[in-house]
Amino acid sequence: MYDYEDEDDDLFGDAPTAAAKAQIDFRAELNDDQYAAVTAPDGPAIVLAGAGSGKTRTLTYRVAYLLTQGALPEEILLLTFTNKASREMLDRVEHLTGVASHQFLGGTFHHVGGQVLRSFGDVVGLPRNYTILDDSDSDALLGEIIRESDPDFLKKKDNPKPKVLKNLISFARNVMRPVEEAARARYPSNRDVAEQIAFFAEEYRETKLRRGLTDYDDLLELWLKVLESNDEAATYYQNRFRHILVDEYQDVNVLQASIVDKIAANHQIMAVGDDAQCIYTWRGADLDQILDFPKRHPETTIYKIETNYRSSPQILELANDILESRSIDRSYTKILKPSRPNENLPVFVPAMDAYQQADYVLNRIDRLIDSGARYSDIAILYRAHFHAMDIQMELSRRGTPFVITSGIRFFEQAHVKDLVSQLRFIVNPKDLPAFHRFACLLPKIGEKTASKILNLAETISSKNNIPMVEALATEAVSKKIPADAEEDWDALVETLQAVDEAARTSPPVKVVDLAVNGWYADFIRYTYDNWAHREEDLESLIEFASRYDNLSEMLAELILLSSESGNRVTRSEESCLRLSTIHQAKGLEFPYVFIIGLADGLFPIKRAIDGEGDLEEERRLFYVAATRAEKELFMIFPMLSNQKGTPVRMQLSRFIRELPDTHYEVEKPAPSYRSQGNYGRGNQGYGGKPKYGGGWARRRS
DNA sequence: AGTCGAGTTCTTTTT
DNA sequence: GAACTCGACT
Repeated sequence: MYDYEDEDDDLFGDAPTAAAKAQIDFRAELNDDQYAAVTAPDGPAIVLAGAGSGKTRTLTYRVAYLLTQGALPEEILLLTFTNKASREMLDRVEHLTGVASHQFLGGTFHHVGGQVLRSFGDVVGLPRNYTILDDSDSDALLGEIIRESDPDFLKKKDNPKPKVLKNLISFARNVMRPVEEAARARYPSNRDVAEQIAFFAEEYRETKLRRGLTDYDDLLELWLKVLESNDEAATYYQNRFRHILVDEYQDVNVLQASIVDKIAANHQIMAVGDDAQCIYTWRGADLDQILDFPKRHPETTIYKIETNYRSSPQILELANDILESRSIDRSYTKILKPSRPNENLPVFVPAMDAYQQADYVLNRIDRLIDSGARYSDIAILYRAHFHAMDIQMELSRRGTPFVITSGIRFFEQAHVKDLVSQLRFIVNPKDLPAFHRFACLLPKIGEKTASKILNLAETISSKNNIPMVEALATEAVSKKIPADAEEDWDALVETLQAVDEAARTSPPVKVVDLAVNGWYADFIRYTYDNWAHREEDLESLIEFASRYDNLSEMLAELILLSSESGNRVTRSEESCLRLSTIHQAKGLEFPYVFIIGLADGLFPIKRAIDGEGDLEEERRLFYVAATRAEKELFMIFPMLSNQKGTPVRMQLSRFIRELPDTHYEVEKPAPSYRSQGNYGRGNQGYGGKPKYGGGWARRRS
């Protein structure tokens, strides 16, 4: 028998060397479907790899195969969707072939785009030292631009907020449609607004370019623009990359697909994906890209990998049911063939409310642990972060070790951003959001004062032809500083000068060190009572900087890797239970999976039911969730859900209702003392089809 | 005019 | 918890 364990890292021993390449027996280590894809001849190809069919394995072996066929590592471009996926893939390639992962150009689209712009950005007017705005920075910048060009716009409360507008503009850019068109589709009743939004978008674009800034979308948009407007750049990349592999191709948007098509002038693309798992249409992901791939690339070969090595036949049957429920015009048909032994039927649990849901899940987990499972074998998945709140609290109360991929990421923490903004300003003194960020920390300095200071400093800087840092230190500027802020201001300017000096003469470690131990060190000590903890985070930033020899490159990585340290661990070095959104669990697998919050309005989420979102996408999300499970799958429905403090009775999720009830079993949770729901007559009708009697409308006090 | 603190409301998904 | 509103204070 073959060993298809995808996660088995020790398959090839401890010290693979370049010589190991020759030892890979592709025929023996892959099944027929995988082997066909891995050894595919040159030419465009789609690999349709169903959930759990060894997609990552196929991709990594493909890279190894190309190397044995004489391809050089630097000729291979490996594009993924998330940093996690890219790291995992490159590690496994390295492990498999002994070729160090940094020799490949690989990473997320945004990451590679950032690198391309580092070399060719001047073609589109971007300086080499450009800085990248994260989400909240770009929201703030857009807000400022709106306030500048139409001060009344944001005061009207039925006008959309900057964040909403940024998302709308971002969506338009990712699907490569005019902003005005997208705006008109969104606000059909208000023609003026659409026009105005388009105007804001244009101002936003110009401001970013003028100030040497990019947002996430620019990394793709400008990348494509470079390729289209500059033959030298296009030819360079077209010649360099003889093989392009794209992971998760079903989640690619038009912009990304266009970039790939442009680089792959000779059609050497292998696109790997599964149309049933497309869950990013809200970010512009476009199923047509994978469905029409063969049209855009004549003579595409389609490879299907259908044997599932992950889940029990029972879970697969349920997963197939979910796909059956789809109402869609087209898709690639595929059958997932089971290969695992039988297990119990998936379990459906109607719980009284979120408390009982948490109670059930944790009790069930205790039993799993008692019977030999490790915490790391278990995942709790949910649609939105806040659905997990009760479980989180209960886990902390019981002292169960867990990791949560929380909403707040390492680099989005206030103190990290505060510090990074100072570095950004040093690298790119035109980075206005960066200046605002740290200037507003000083007492009596808010948005308005910060703008005045920056304006004045910029005038002085250009008039006297001195660097910005010097301009900030001039008499004229310090006169504008409010009295309460003077002391901080002097210390801040001193730090900035020292950091600026170091940036020109010393490696990034030294620069970051100076910033961390400068003015900001004092600032956090008298601002936060948990300053010690924050200081630790900043120390790790110094450590991070030591891996780079270029400051702007380091900052770019920092922002693009934002999810890297997002895992909040409650206990270190221990086997941990995982709490995750379904989106973040994509590509992962666990023996035991709990999907919570299976109520209409939670999952599928309310907006999708109201028609503002895509119900089909919600269903694909449910499919992704269910196919994470290897042995046992638990689906929990909280009948009462707290909405704005009052419990509201929920409908069972339509995704459960549409499943054949012979494909899962119903388990009633033990009554929980913490739950108020034990009204004496609950739980009727759970023998077969779920049916819900009344009586839950009582309010919780 | 602009900053700041208290109180309120509502949470999608991510590079 | 964070983002927003509102009123008080400088």
